[in-house]
Amino acid sequence: MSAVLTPEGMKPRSMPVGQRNVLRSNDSASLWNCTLSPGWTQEEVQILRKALMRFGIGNWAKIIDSQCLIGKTIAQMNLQTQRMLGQQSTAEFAGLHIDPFVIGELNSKKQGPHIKRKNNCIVNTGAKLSREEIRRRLQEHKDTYELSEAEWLAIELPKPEDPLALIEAKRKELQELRDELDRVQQRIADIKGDSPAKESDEEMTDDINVTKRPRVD
DNA sequence: CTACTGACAACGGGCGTCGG
DNA sequence: CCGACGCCCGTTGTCAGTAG
Repeated sequence: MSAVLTPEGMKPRSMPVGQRNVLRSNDSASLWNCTLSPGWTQEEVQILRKALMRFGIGNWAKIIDSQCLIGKTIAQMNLQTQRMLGQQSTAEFAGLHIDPFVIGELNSKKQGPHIKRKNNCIVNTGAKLSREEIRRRLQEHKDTYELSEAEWLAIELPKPEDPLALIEAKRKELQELRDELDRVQQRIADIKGDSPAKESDEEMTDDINVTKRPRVD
């Protein structure tokens, strides 16, 4: 409905400016600081791909319910979906059971002065798409790319039997990576002939170890 | 040094819910 | 019934890290 008005009473808003500092479900204070694994492995990407085909693009709640990607937030999944699709706007695929890689392949080949990319994703440069236009494209994509119900119903997703065990495994993996990082830093110090470990260990705070660890993939 | 990439932060629209 | 409120999620901005 969005009937909230600005102080001027001119522009309708869904939410008054100023309340934005309230933390919302999708507004993690810092995903980077809170998640063990901010990056995506190839395996996780494939799981997300299957989940999108199974539940439809943008049905994040169902994907989360399925527990096939424990630890991933909606924001992370949304961003990864944009990468797979090769475009930033996902509205025209909302709810469709499609293979995002098919769209990504097509988008990767698009060229021209009107094509603007950010992180290899095509971004919208023109005016915001009208509802009608989105609906039209949605129908077009549905007719062209959507899998049959039998196909997407047959897609099986991995489901961890014990989510806590999975988190524990992630912790263990993180510790192994930390240890490896320590070893590498020690080697660098040795090669440089610096006074060893102590200094560099102290420089490396816990937070940094958690957040700036190398990607798993 | 500069351009590019990859990741999170934040904004704002849409829409469902609820109370008067 | 209608308007206010608040949640969900798409979009865009920003910035640190990295490659050339």
